[in-house]
Amino acid sequence: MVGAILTQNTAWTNVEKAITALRGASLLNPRAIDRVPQAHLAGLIRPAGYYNMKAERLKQVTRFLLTHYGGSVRRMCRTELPVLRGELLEISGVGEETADSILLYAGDLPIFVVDAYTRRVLERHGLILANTRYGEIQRLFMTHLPADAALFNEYHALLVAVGKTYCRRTSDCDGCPLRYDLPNGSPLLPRP
DNA sequence: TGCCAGGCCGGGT
DNA sequence: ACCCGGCATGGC
Repeated sequence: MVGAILTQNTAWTNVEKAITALRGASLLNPRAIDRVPQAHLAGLIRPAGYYNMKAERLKQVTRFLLTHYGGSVRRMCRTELPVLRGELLEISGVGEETADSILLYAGDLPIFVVDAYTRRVLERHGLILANTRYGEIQRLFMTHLPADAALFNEYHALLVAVGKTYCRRTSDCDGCPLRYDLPNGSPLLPRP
């Protein structure tokens, strides 16, 4: 859950530094995060960027977990998925991607995470338009795959891996192993 | 040296 | 319902 907050618009390598600092300070549990002064928390997660906002958000998520589920992720994940998703989205600092990341990666619940890489890769292949909504992209995966957390986890990891290598900027398409040309008139192509 | 990274919020149209 | 500025460090 900490990782889901810290990685917001931030490279994971920077998140790792912050998490290492938190672990070193024995702050990777809800009680400790709840107790520690927000300014001190901010200092520790400095490498992850946006450290003041993220310290606030870690406090918010921690407070939610403590007050609603006694600080137990296990207990939290017994709640029905759509209900829990709604609860997470109520937290200030938790949007759709962060909520779904928590559900999938922390909770092992079958929900597909849509991020910038997912969007870019699909867009490059003409499978979605630039303004396609989060929920619509998510449905695209979830209506065509079995609801399996391990599968969603792996699928998303592969999209990120391919995206990092071949789909960062427009010119990075060169050499992409997934590259292909859609036939003229394909319904998958964006309309001119 | 500048540009950008696995978002989200709040205020303005 | 969209659009935008702000938030911030580290790596290439």
